[in-house]
Formats: sequence, C-alpha cells, structure tokens
Amino acid sequence: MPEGDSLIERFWETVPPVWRQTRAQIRMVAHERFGLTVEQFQALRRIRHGHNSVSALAEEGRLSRSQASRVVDALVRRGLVTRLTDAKDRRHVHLSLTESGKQVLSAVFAETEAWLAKRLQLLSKDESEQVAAALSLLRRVFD
Amino acid sequence: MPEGDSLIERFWETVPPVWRQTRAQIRMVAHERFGLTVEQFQALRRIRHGHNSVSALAEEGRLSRSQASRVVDALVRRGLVTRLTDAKDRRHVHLSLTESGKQVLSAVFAETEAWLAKRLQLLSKDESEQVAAALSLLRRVFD
DNA sequence: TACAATAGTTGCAATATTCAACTAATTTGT
DNA sequence: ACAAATTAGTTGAATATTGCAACTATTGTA
Repeated sequence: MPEGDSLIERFWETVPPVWRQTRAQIRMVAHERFGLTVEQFQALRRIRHGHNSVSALAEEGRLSRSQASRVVDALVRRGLVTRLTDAKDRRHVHLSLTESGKQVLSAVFAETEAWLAKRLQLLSKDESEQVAAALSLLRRVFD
Repeated sequence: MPEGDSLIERFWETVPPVWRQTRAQIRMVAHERFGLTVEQFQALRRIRHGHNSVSALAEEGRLSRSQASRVVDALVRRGLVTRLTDAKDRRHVHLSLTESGKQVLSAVFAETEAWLAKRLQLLSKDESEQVAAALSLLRRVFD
C-alpha cells in the first residue's frame, strides 16, 4: 500500500505538529492573559458549542465527571459560567456562559485566529482552496 | 477576506477533532494495553525521534525539566529507556530506547496506524493524493 | 410502591506538577 | 588561571489534579 503509506506519513508529519502549535497558542493567550487552564478554556468552548451539562463536558473532553464538575466549579467562581437547574428534570444542571465568559472566549479566539490567519495567508488563493477542500475530505473520513 | 474565512472555518472544524480522535486512540492503546501515561508515550516517541535529553523532552513537550526528569525516571524504572552520561560533556545524559522500549512503541504505533489506515482508505486514490498534497502545504506554512 | 438508573457533587488517597534549592560539569570574562 | 556565570539534571516540599467510591437528589420502570 505505497500511496496509503505516504498519506499516513504526511498525516503524522502534519496534524500533530500543526495542532500542537495551535494548542500552544491557545494556551499562551488563555493562560497568560486570562489565567485559564487549557481545560477551563476547552470547557468554555464546549459550553458555547452547546455541550451545556457536566456529563457532556466530561464525555467530550474525555475527563471524569468529577473533574468536569470541578472545572465548572472554577469557572462559576470566576463568574464566567452560570449553573441553572432544569425545571422539568431537576437532576440536570444547564451551564451557560455569562457575558464575561463570552467576552473572554471571544478575546482568546480573536487573538488565536489572527495568529492562524497570518499563517494561512502564506498560501495562494489556489492553494487555499485546495487545502480547504482537502480538509473537508479529511473531516469526512473521521466522522 | 471571504476565502480566508472559509479556510479558517475548515481548519477549526477539521484539525482539532481529527487530532482529538487520534490522540484518544493513542491513549487507549498506550494506557490500557501498556500502562503508559500519554506523557510517557510522548517521551518515548520523542526519544526515538532524536530528542534524547531531558531538556529536549521538556521543551518539545512543554513541560518543566523537573517533570521531564521524573517521566524519564518512570520509563527507566520500567526498563524502556536507558540513561547514558556523555563522556565529553558529563552534564549531558543521553537517553535511548531499550529493545523493550522500541517494541512497546512499535506496538502502539502499529495499532494506531492500523486504525488510521482504516479511515484513510475511505478516500479514493485521487482524493488521497489531494489530501497528501494539501497536508504538505499546511505543514509548510506552520514551519 | 420498591428498585434501578441518571445527574451531579464531594471525601479521600494516589499522582502529578511546579518552584526553588541543590549538585555537578563546563564556559566565559578578566 | 580562576572566580563568576551558565548549563544539565535531579530532588524536596508545597500544591494541584485526578480518579475511585460513596453520597444526595431526582426521575424512570417493573
């Protein structure tokens, strides 16, 4: 399987370092400017994305429910997230971002996207389209 | 910047989840079958890749030197890594994989690559080449 | 109604992580 | 040549993170 091998090679050469750099960038902005751990930032991101319960956060982030609960605790103490007990099923606690939480998340994203755009702009228009198309393909096979 | 935006969108939709799945796969194999933490596995990988000192591991893995030192300690205790003091500069300690370490790393990689190949084989030959080319481009702009 | 299942939180023990101090070896400035 | 600075690595102690198990509270089910 020679073609497959070279694609696998490219995958290993590309995806981990690209993500590591991106993650390091997120960490730098989130931690050094806002005092958030990466886990806390991820939780904010996931809450915004609609994973608004402790269990959903735990599953998405591959951490235990107890840890997820404590991460949420820290975010609530910082005033970035609110807990709201579901009226219909009082076992559920709905998490949502406060205004402050939204602002922090937007700020981190804005800085990270500026950083990302600077790199992606090194591609020509043609190359951009090519990469975008390829990423769609890649995403599809990982669904 | 409409084209750029869509590439950035694709990036966020693709790279983090693809890597998260890959990482989860590594973790599953490394931890559940070999009792390695992800950090320990990463250290093995980096030592094989030539980052064969405690400082190099610390820098690559973005962890403190003291922690890197302890991770190496654990690997040495398990017989997966050896320490060898440099004869010329006796401050340096060269790390290398033992046979057992190589075998463990190969086993983890083999299982992970089988998993990866199963996904990438969903692509046609043309698509494979397209994705491989795009990954090269992406890698280039992140160097 | 009793029993099981689900969502979440907390106590506790085991690990992991960091900061600072430390040893040891080498390099540098004078 | 030699004191001071630098580099590599390790360790102690304080702190934080994590996972397991136990717990409360609520809802679903036989």
